[in-house]
Amino acid sequence: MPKTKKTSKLRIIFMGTSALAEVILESLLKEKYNIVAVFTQPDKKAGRKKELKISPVKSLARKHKIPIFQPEKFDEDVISEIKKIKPDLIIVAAYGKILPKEVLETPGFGSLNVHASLLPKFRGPSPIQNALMAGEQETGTTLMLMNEGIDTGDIIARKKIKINPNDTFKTLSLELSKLSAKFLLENIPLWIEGKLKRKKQDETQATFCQLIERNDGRIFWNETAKNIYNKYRALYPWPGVFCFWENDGSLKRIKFQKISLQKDSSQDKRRAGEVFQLKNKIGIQTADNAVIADIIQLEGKKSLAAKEFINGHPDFIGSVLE
RNA sequence: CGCGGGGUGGAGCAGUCUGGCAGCUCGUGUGGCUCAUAACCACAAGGUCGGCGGUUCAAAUCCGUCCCCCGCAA
Repeated sequence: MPKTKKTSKLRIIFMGTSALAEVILESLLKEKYNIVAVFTQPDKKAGRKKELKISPVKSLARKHKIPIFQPEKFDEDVISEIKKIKPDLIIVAAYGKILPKEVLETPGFGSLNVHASLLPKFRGPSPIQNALMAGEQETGTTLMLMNEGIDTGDIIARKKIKINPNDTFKTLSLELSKLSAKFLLENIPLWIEGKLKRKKQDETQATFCQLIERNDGRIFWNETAKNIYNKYRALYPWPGVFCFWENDGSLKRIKFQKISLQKDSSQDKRRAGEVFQLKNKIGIQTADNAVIADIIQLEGKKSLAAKEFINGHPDFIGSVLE
């Protein structure tokens, strides 16, 4: 569906923060949509020296000289500011803030949300990670008309894709970003022309997922190899998976930048978390099979291929991880 | 001023506290063994110990300063 003259005149407010939001904003700009304002999360202090971190959406908006708003809260002032902009449509993608009803109802064509899951499954933040962690075989992107709940609005369009068994968050989120952007562009004109029907979400199928935090990357070796691998896929490259290794009497954090699954033919009985040599690789025992540690990073050190890590830490083999 | 770890032949590490011959595993090269090998044996090459300054008869090691890398936290 080509963009009509009507859609290019639409006054659109875009709200988003993450990399997915960036891809979507970029494609809207590329198609010459009239983005009159961009809302994104306030800058946060980040990094080792508490430097101010600017969201990718913000720098993109800045580049295109679009007015940027970074409210902490949607109070009266912000709401009246939005009304003054007179938007015809609000598009929200991974923004990270809940919008009051008054804002949602300001634009004549409503407020659309792009969500990277097959709603009503995986409502809430981090839908991509949670789909991977759950070992889902398919996911997708959903366009919905926002209401006051979190991802509970009526669905106007949905598209599925398959999840590759070796997909990580990195590969899947990239794919979903592109898909979501393309899908949104296809459907905006249809929505404007009233060709899309609203469909209520099936509440009995709804699941809600939490925001991913660093500590979610903790590996528990009494889980199955498949679950551990799924966790790695979901959390690569951020925040990554880790556990602890007792070395020289101190407990050190150890991250796994890459792990893989491999059938372990040996019949030795091992404890969960025990490190052993499997041919020329490093295996770690789980509740059932072993996982292979391919790239390892000890706290304070750079990440290393398993073979190099062993050169400097031969006592790693035989130790039991926590 | 958020907390912490680190920089040592090509790679990964020990040595620093307590100053005194530059060490380990791996890689590389040469030779040997082998039907053969990511195997094994022997030998060898390869270092401004992150930079600068200070203390000392003597500094990888102690003091000062700067640069770079990383983990946590946010």
